[in-house]
Amino acid sequence: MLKELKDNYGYIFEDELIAEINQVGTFKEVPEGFKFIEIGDYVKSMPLLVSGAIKILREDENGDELLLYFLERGDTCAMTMACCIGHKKSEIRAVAETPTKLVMIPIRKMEEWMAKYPSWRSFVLESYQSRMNEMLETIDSIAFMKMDQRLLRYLRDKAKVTGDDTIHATHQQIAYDLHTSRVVVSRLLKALEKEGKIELHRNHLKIIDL
Amino acid sequence: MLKELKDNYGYIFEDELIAEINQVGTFKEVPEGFKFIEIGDYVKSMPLLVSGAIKILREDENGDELLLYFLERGDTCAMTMACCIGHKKSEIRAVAETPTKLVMIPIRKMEEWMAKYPSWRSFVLESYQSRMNEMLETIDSIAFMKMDQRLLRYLRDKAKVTGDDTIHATHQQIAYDLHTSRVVVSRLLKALEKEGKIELHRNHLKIIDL
DNA sequence: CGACGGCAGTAACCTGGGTTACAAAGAGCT
DNA sequence: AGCTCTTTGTAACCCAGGTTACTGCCGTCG
Repeated sequence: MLKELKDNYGYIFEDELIAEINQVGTFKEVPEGFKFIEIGDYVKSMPLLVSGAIKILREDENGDELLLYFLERGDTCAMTMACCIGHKKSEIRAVAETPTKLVMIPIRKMEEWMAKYPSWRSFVLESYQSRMNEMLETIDSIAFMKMDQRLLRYLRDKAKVTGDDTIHATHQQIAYDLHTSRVVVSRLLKALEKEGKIELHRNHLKIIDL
Repeated sequence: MLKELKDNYGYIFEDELIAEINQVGTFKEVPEGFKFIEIGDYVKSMPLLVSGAIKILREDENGDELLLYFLERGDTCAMTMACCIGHKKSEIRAVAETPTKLVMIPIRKMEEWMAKYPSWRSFVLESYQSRMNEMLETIDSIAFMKMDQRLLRYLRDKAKVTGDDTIHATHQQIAYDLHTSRVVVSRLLKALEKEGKIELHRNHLKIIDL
């Protein structure tokens, strides 16, 4: 675990802090689709992502879903920190988008380190900042963009976090993430294919040029 | 200023911190409609709200607006802190919704106090948390709710922050906040009036029962 | 092999809400 | 009072996208 920590966090955290993380953290490796957090869960530890990607979803009382953003290597989940600190239930769901490696830190330490390590403080604060900005972008996209634009953005983001220009997902799954219907996704994807931007296949699609 | 600070923040901050705030903070009193922050501004101090309310807006490149949330007494602007820390341009606009009193803190101090005062740390973290939750609620409302529901929520929120069940705004102004058109707002408000939930007048409306 | 279940394509239809246009009702000004 | 500007009410129309329904397709399993 120490190597992973140094490789991914060595340039932001002091050696001493890295050593502490190595001591108290738990290394975890989970497969794609693994559900870290469900809405309503109490969270007792925060994740530091080492590799892979996690998607953060919001859900309303009718079970309608919406993708908020992806977390990648070097990220942590600000929503989770927020929950930890307030000892509240989680407002979101977190699911592994790809096979993922991460280190779990007990909340107790998280607060202790805030006092002790300046690098930890700025890491936590910067995480909040980037997550807020991603929320803003999400708001932009649902408030100001039409579905075709949102779909494009989604495909680009998904290709980026998976590091693969083939998107492995059914139209229905895409529809859930964008909170729309399967028919609409099929319609728009077909239009993109006609424009030569993607190639459609069963259970996956290939990005040609977005 | 000391009295205002003690009244509004005395129960969360140590006396020593209150004293420091009193020393380095600048007291400000602004009228309704005062624009604190414009999108693209660099922000060099963070606000502690003493009384009144501030609305936080997002805008896209076409100038289309959307209300994100209101800040009230005891709140601070997490978006602003985020900007300060990252030395980034503001992503949002902040406008006084009512006449407002607040204390401005230089960013420099904000970082210093993070190390020094546990109460300041939890205040900052809790602010982030509550702002994230408000962003989530905003996302819920634009993603999952229809316009009539959103309008109801808006009227309730606005009545709450102004402490007045008469809403002083034209239909056009409401339309801007909700990012819709004046005609739609008039249509829905008229429907609410027919249900006996509000009373419509020129330049204002009265909430009867929401 | 045939049957069955998940997936994608497509057409027909519906609806919320955005757009345009115009009339009428305050409200301030001279 | 008359004039003008702002605000509101309403009708007619349009469109993105949600809904329903049915088809053909592939893959898997018995």
